Amino acid sequence: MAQQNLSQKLSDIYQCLLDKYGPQHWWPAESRFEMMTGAVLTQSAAWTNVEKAISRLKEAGLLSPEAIMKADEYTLAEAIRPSGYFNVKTRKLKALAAWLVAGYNGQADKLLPAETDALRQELLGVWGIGEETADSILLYACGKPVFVIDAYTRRIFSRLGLAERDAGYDRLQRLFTANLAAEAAVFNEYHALIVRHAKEHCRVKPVCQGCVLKNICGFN
DNA sequence: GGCCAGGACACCA
DNA sequence: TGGTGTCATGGC
Repeated sequence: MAQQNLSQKLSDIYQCLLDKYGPQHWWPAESRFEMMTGAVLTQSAAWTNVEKAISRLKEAGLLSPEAIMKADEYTLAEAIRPSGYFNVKTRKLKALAAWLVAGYNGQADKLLPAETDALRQELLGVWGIGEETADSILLYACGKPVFVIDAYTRRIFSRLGLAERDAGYDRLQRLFTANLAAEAAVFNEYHALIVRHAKEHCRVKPVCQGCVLKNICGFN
């Protein structure tokens, strides 16, 4: 497929989703660190459950890197229990908090001047942070122009015939970064719209009736 | 009662 | 290097 055609198609999909759903106002959080925490807690979890876990962290006074570092594992795990995998996620939050405190004095704002690729490599070095979580933090907490690839993105764009079903993370990410202007605001909205659309029209068992993307990609 | 949800890591061949 | 198992709650 010609690159110009692909670029136009990706732009059309974006505009179509934006017209239908409007701005999604992501990421829903009161601070950068809350966004980072949410990025970990949402791993393989429903966002409604993550919201409960974040509320419990706030109530327990545990929504800061210092508090998470100091908290005993049982207390932290109990707070985030609704988000599932709470023992594993307890270790992940502690690793994230320790990294932020050690390298940035616990201040997420200090991540902003960092060079994007270098910061991404740092994040990937933190236990429990993989590519999607790192990119979510870069985009939503730091405002870097990084496109987030998740299960929804893979599912939708493979069904649209624009990506292989088993395409690797890097390959799928390049589909967007090579064909769209590197604007954090657009990447932010695009990913949020993909999630919004997937929840309504692109679940594991397809429910494509009324899907606004049909006219663009002509799939059934 | 089963499926699914805004993944990542450990282990093994 | 790729495939599989594990981690776990809550809504539908």
